[in-house]
Amino acid sequence: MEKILKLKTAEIEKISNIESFNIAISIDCVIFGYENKELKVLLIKSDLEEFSGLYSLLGDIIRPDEDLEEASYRILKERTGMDDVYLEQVHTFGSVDRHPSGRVITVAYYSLIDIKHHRLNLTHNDLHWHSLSDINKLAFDHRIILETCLERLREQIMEYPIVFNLLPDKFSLRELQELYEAILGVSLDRRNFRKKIALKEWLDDIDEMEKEVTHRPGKLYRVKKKFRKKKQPSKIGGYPQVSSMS
Amino acid sequence: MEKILKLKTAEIEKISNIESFNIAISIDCVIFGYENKELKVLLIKSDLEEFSGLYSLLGDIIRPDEDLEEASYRILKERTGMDDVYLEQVHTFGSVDRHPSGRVITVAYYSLIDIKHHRLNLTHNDLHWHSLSDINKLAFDHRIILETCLERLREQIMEYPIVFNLLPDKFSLRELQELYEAILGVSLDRRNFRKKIALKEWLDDIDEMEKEVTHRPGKLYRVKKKFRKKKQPSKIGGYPQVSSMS
DNA sequence: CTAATTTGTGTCCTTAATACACATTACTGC
DNA sequence: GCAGTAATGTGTATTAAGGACACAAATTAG
Repeated sequence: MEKILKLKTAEIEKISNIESFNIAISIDCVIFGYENKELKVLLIKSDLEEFSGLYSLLGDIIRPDEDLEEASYRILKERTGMDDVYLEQVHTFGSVDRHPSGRVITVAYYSLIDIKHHRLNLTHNDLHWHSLSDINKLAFDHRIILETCLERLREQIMEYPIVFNLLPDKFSLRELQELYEAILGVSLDRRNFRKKIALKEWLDDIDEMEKEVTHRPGKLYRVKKKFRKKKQPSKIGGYPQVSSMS
Repeated sequence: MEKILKLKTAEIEKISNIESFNIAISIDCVIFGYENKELKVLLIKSDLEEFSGLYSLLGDIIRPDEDLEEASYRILKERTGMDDVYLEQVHTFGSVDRHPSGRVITVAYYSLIDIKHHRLNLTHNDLHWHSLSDINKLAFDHRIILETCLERLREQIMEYPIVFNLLPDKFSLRELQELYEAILGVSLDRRNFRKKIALKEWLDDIDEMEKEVTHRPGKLYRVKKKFRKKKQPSKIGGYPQVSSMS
């Protein structure tokens, strides 16, 4: 995001004189991945002088002819090479002083992708996965954006079948539990966890076992076909669903 | 919102020629109220030709020197006269063609206010409360914005003590139950509802009874002081709270 | 073939959700 | 003032889910 902004600074200043319309809109994506029992985020080195040495989220200015979702998918596609990813809008951040080059309002999305996915190509320089525990200061207000998205992710994982976007196609219940533990930052009881997951009926037992593992192999599972879409419909909690308006 | 846009159409067209920056940002507020056992929304007649005869949400273009929250409060203050209101950001809508006058991305907030509040002054013409059940087509994409905000409201009312912003200071449990029923669009069992509310410990029994009611008066309650702020901190469901990172 | 590690499973207890009924209080109309 | 009406206020039994907890079976490593 900051790269393009830099190039356009002159233009921003030019239109700053036009009352009420010196505002740019960007998308910032919190791209989560999972590897080595750790939740990770894809970050890029900020090339803005004000933030030299800091990392920032992946983002870009929205183009005049693209919807918000389109822009988000474009950014993901450009940066990761993947285009069939889970993506969810979280919050819009618009403090007056959040961007040093001018007024930029940003719409934050989070995305869940499988780090090991074969299509994933991190060709851009200075684009790397960072463990959440290693992250300190980020450029702009990206730290609070990251925290907001993480919080949303934590709220959603027990309710909707989405974490499977972080795992390979087939996985064991142990891997799944380790993933939940990494996201929530807690350890879970194995028996209760399995009971809870079984109750949700999200998984198909595919009648295969783990291979190349140094102990008793576990069964492998796959998320049911009907949940293999990018976004789940929302529901209201506790009460039966009602038609939106009567 | 549309009013101001109309005045600025010339300017929008002027800056439309500047690549990547012909985008305006607005706030749209879904202002909920409650009266006669019905959930209502404050709407204004659209004065855009394209939407003649239709109603729209209250909104305005964001000014260069104000944050999103500031802008939302300003709109509420301008339209209702109230400034100590519950306000929550819900979603940002940015379809390319959502606004006939040009590219306008809007950040949707919902607000809960007490219709009977003494400071509430609806001075603007064509500004009225509409029952949700009476609402059909709205201007722009405001119908989907309204539905999205209603859905969010429904998700939150059992989790956070917010509906009290729709009620007068003192209220009976019957009034509270009727409000929940109006929002959720279902009828609830009285005993179970009271048990559930009691469990949450949101209310103080103020040792007063209903007056001027044509049947046996019920006890009056008031929301606890600590919940009388505009916005509640969020929490994650089911699991103990964890520090955000590390 | 023994040790070590990990899988896989069931029970008890507590808490929350739901279905359901009756006595009490206050006003209304006669 | 008394009977009827309408609303308040309350408790129990059942079911479902969450959380604590232990042991036998499978596999690899040596």
